[in-house]
Amino acid sequence: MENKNCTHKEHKDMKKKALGNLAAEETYPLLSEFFKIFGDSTRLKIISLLRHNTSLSVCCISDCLKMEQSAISHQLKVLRNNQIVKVERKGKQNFYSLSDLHVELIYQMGLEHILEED
Amino acid sequence: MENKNCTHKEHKDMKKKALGNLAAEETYPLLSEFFKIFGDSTRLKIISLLRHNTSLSVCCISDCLKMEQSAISHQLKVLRNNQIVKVERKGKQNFYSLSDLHVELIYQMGLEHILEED
DNA sequence: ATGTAATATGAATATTTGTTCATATGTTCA
DNA sequence: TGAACATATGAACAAATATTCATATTACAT
Repeated sequence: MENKNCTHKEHKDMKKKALGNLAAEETYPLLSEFFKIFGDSTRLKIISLLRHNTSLSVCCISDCLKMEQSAISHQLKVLRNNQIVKVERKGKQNFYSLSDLHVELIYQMGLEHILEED
Repeated sequence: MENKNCTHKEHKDMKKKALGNLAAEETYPLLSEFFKIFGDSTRLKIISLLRHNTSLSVCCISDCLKMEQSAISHQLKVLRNNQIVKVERKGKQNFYSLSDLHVELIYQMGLEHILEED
């Protein structure tokens, strides 16, 4: 685990600088959990559908994505638990919408990133 | 799969609007793969260490993170394959650095998001 | 050439995660 | 109250993934 070269003066300095770039230990599980939400096609599609102030029922989402209602419900739960979407009940239906502008921005940045690839 | 309520006029309109928000089908696997990279604590820590133009050897990274060299190497491979980091060999050592400013921005946005939570 | 340090990689394993199936819950309307 | 619709949820299963261990590769020094 401990390497010889890491005892060199120059190396020690780099290490110090790098360690300064690190956030608090608890930050990383939280941050990775957050990004994991975007790491699934189905969830990204749901987020995509709900952009621009769109509010949709569960069955409409499953209709648009041609996926089972159950699969959508499970993913909506993940999004709900992470405050990515909010729900409003109207009669028998549950309407979902994005609860945070940040989310739309991050989605957009990711999209730009993969589109501008060489 | 197909729901009764989705045949209503109002519902059809919403569906049409929502479908307009969707990107091309091929986009989502690419986008989710990209975000998946950020969905792991170890990779986030590596990215974190390499911020602000920091260039580090593998052993230095494993040293900083107190993790096995092998685990770090495997994750660096993922980051390399996705053009998140670039390598430069200096003698026996491989120095890694971030290869894309975009990555640092996205990391930063995620960080701000989880920090500004209520 | 040989030994040693630095890194990479393949296989194995444990864990996480997305979807399906079956079923439960909640709402409306007759 | 009961029937039908909309949604949620638990269990089971399959697929993906992170880490470890053992070993291969590469570069340097003696």
